[in-house]
Amino acid sequence: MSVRTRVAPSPTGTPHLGTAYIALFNKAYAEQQGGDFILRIEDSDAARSSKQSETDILDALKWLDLSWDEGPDIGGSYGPYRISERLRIYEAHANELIQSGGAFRCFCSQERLDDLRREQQRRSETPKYDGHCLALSASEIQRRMDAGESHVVRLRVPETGDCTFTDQIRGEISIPWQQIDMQVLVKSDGFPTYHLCATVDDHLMGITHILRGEEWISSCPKHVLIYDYFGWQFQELFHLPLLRNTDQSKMSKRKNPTGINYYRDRGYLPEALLNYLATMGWSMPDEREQFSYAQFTENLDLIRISPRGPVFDIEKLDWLNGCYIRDLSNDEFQTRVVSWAGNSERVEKIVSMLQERTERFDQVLPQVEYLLGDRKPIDKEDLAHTSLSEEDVLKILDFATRTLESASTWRSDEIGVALRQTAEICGYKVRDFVAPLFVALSGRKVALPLFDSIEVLGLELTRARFRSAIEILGGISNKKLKKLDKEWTTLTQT
RNA sequence: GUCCCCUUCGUCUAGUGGCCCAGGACACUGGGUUUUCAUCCCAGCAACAGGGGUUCGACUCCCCUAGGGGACGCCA
Repeated sequence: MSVRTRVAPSPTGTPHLGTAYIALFNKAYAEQQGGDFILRIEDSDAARSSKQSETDILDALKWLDLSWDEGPDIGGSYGPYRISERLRIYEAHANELIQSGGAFRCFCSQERLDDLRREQQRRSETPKYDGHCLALSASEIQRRMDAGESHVVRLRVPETGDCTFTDQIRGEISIPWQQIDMQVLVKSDGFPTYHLCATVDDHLMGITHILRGEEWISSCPKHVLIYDYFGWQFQELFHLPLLRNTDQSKMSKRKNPTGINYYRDRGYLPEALLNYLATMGWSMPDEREQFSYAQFTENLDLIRISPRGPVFDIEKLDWLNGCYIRDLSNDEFQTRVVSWAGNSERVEKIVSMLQERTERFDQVLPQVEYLLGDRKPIDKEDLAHTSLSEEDVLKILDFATRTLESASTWRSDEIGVALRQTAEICGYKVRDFVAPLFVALSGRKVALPLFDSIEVLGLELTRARFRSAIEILGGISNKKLKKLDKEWTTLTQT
């Protein structure tokens, strides 16, 4: 049987490094084995998924040269490759599970579930469904369905014993069934959840090896169970370690640039980034650290993946990227710098605000220095403001980041509207509110218009600069963060 | 809190019972080359989490403890 692997990102945000990391290993392994690598879009959460995000993710993977043999854009013989286009398949499978007793309908109200959860937490138990609707008779279920009562479909989970499965990297893993919740497989709106989609699709798409993030280990029993109920052959499992922040926690955008586009926009070479990702949890047999994708594919041995979560070290990535850049011929270097800097979309945006501020061409570069180059170093004093306390400045930087993260369209006018609104609801004058943002973004007191600059720099770079400014002010403690979370929720709800 | 996973220099890692008083790389420090800087070269710093076993012998196998991480959603 030919090897088939997949990566299944959910289009709910900007392209993530973790997706690239997982995609890299999946693709390389499939290629090495003469198999196929599949891209599937996991858009089962209709509310959070967006077409834009999907496009961005596909583009980012293409930038890294992580192309796929089958996917939503190019099709393939196991399609469609978007969850949202396969709803009938899941419906049929959910019904089959209900028939066979592997799943059941649950009519419990949100209130009952909330109460249950609270009670279980109070008793320090793992919160999970108590099986209330398991006791419903067939006629009762039929009556409530006929009455149009809203309900979900849940997975039936054994009450005793352990679920044992093998992770090829870690060995045998046993998890007590007691720990496993009776997972919702079909939501009350009729949409399937991840667990149903992923298992059904992996089987139907003939996936033979699953390489995914370690965070999925604890939901393996659910998947094992679904496969058992259907009588399907389970795939070989490989759980790759989670990329970590410097403090060892799971890599997150709050502490690290996690967006693929951040690395693209700062001028990392895709082959260098890929090479670096390949050294996370894995090493060449001869310990060579600089190697091409082809060499990686040739030497990859999944068993040699280390289960230990590696810290993503930007300093080492910088070194490696430097190696790649110096290896370029002069011609290649020129071509690549120009295509990076001269990204026509970006240049167009810059030109419009630059021209009216220019008397001689030698004034052009100094003005755009912070847009094309790194921001100048700043310190606490630069961020200080006469009518704002340090606390205010921190809050402004944090709330501005949140505002931008929830922006639906990335255009300067809309960014402006959104930021002004945030300033207003927080009770700041717009002029005061934008002052720290100006410094954080440009490293200067005088710069090109703020909202346009933000548009040009993009979310990833902007966020990184705001975050760095926050760090310069001493950072935001967990306690403070919780307070800000709360305040933000209150402010944005009203 | 419960369950699961993990544990070699600050960081990425080599190491599958003797080749290891632990090797490489990044970072850092010192020196050399260079009109400066960078590159490059050389040198240095620095780790087997702790405690018990098993064994002639343990970084490697087993157990316990500690620490770190993850999961516990009608998110994925």
